[in-house]
Amino acid sequence: MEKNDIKPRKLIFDKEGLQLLAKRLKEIRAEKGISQEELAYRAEMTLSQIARIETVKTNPTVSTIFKIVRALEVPLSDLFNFELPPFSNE
Amino acid sequence: MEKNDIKPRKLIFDKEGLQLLAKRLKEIRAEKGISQEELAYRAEMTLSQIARIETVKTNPTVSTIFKIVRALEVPLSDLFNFELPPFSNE
DNA sequence: AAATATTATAGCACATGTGCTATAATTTGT
DNA sequence: ACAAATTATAGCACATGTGCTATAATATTT
Repeated sequence: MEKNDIKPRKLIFDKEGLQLLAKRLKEIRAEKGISQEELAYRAEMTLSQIARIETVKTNPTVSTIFKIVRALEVPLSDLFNFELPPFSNE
Repeated sequence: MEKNDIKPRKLIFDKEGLQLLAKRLKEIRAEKGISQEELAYRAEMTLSQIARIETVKTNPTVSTIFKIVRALEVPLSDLFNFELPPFSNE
């Protein structure tokens, strides 16, 4: 009989890296002294999405990051100013 | 009668920014002299996805960018070493 | 020019990002 | 301790990212 080969596609959620991004975002936001709500407003996105990013519940898209960076009025390389860990997909 | 209010959620595809990212990726990949296929292999992702990013057909996630950056053995801030245009959602 | 390598497209399926809305939990200020 | 502000969670719906596979288009080499 034919095998039921379930081929599991591996998508990735890079928790380690996303944690560093979240940390950096919180830092910058704190420096600027603006709330998640205010940032969401300025970036024209939802508070829930900002919160999801900061609590590492989601794997944001590059466009989303671009919006945030613009709203924070900070260079892109500033938000990404951290060292990526070697990678483990746990 | 009740109105058929279609409320159009606005998602964003930041073509301008993504074009710059694509350009930077191509540049780095060229410098390193590796093909899309080789990069895909090293990053453990598909050739099609690399191509989609370089031709601005997709809005990649941060985790995807992390994989690419690791495979290119280049700092994160290097891939993002460009100036974001002010933003237009055409 | 033919062969080979590289890049671009395409379509399907599944997983997930995000908007939207509401509520809960936590922190801050009085 | 209370009130107010801020942050975190949650669930639904829809759009889309990505793997997978195949093929087409283009560029490179011989």
